[in-house]
Amino acid sequence: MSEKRRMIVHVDMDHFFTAVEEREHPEFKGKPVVAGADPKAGKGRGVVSTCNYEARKFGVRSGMPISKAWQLCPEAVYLPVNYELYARVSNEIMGILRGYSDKFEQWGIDEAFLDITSRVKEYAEAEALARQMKNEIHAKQKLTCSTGVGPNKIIAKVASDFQKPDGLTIVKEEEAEKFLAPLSVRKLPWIGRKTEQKLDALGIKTIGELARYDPTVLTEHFGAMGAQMYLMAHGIDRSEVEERGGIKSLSRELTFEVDTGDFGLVLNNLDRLSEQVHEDVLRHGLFFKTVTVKVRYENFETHTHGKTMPFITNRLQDLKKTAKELTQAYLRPERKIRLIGVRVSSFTSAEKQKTLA
DNA sequence: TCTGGGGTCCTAGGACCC
DNA sequence: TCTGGGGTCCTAGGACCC
Repeated sequence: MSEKRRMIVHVDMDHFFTAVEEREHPEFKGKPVVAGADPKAGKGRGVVSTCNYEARKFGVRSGMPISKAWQLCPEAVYLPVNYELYARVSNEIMGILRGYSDKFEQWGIDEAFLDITSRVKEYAEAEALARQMKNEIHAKQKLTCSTGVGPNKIIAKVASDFQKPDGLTIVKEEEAEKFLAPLSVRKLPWIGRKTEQKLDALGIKTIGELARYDPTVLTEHFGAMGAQMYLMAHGIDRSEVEERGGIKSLSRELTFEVDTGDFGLVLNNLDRLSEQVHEDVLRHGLFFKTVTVKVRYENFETHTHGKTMPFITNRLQDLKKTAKELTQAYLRPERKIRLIGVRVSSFTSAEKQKTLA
C-alpha cells in the first residue's frame, strides 16, 4: 500500500520586522533600515533583530551586535523592535494563510507550514496556489514573502530559503536529493553553528557529503539528532504539519546597560520581571508549579536555577519570593551581573485547576 | 563578533517508587 | 545485605528556532 504523496508549502515573510516598518513609514523606502537594540552611537550592547536588503548591502545581518552594525552602516535608520505591531500584522497574515490549507502550523512570528495535499493533484497546481497566496498577502498587507513547495516540511523550508526575497521555489520529491546535495549543511533546520563546526571536523560541509556519510557514525556523534540529520540529507521527513499545542513556559529577561554589582538594583529588576511574567500568566489563565531564574555574569557565563513547588499557584507573591530565593546564591560580591531572567513553567489551565479544586 | 529576548526540545544524572 | 529493572519526575545545561 503506497501512501499518498504529500504536498507541503512553507511561507517565510521577507525581512518581516523592517518590511512592516517600511510599510508604516514610506519615508524609509530605499534607505537601509535596522530593527534591534539601541545602537547608542556604536556603544549599544544588543543585537540586530532584522534588517532590510539595503542594510544587508553594507554587510549588516540578523544576530549581529548592534555596535558592529553601526560601524558598517551608521547612516541606517535604527528602530526599536515593536513586537506588538508585528504580532498584529502576523495574525492577519496567518489568517489569510489558514484559508489555503486543511492542516496549518505557524512557526515563529513570520513563518508557516501548510499541508495542501487535499487541495491539489500535481506540482503545477501547487505552484499556482502558492502564487495565489503570495498575491493575496501582497494585495491585502503590502508585504512580500518567499515560498517553498515540496513533499515534506524540511524540503519546503529549504526551498523557501532558496530564492529571496519574493521567491517561489518548487522541489519535487524525485529532485529533492539532487537539489539539496550542493547546499551547505547549515541550510538544514536544526543544524546551527555548533553542529556545523562538528560536522566540519568530520569533513562534512555539504548536504550531499552528509547524505553519503555512515549513519551509525553520525548517531555515535550526535545521538538521535544524527539519525535525523542523515534522513534530512536524503530529503526524508515524515513529520506532520500540525497546529502547535499550548504554551509551555513564559519568561522575561533583562540585560543591564552596564554590568552591575549593585544587588539592590538586581533584586528590584527581578521583582519587575516577576511582575511582567505574572501579568502574562494571568492573561493566559494559567497556574504554574516551576520557577526558574537565569543569571549571566559579565564574562557571559550563564546559569539557571529552578524549583518545582509541591503545589500549583498563580500568585505573584509566590513567584517573587521563589525567584528571589533562587537568585540569592548567584549574588557574589566579586562577580558583576550582565543579565537576569525569570521563567515559569509546568502549567495547568484555570479550567483544569477548578475541576481539581 | 563582545554577543537580545522569547521560546522549544534534548540529554544525562539523580531521586524515588514499585 | 551489595544487588535489578522499569517508569516518572526533577534539575541544569546546551543547541536551536525566529
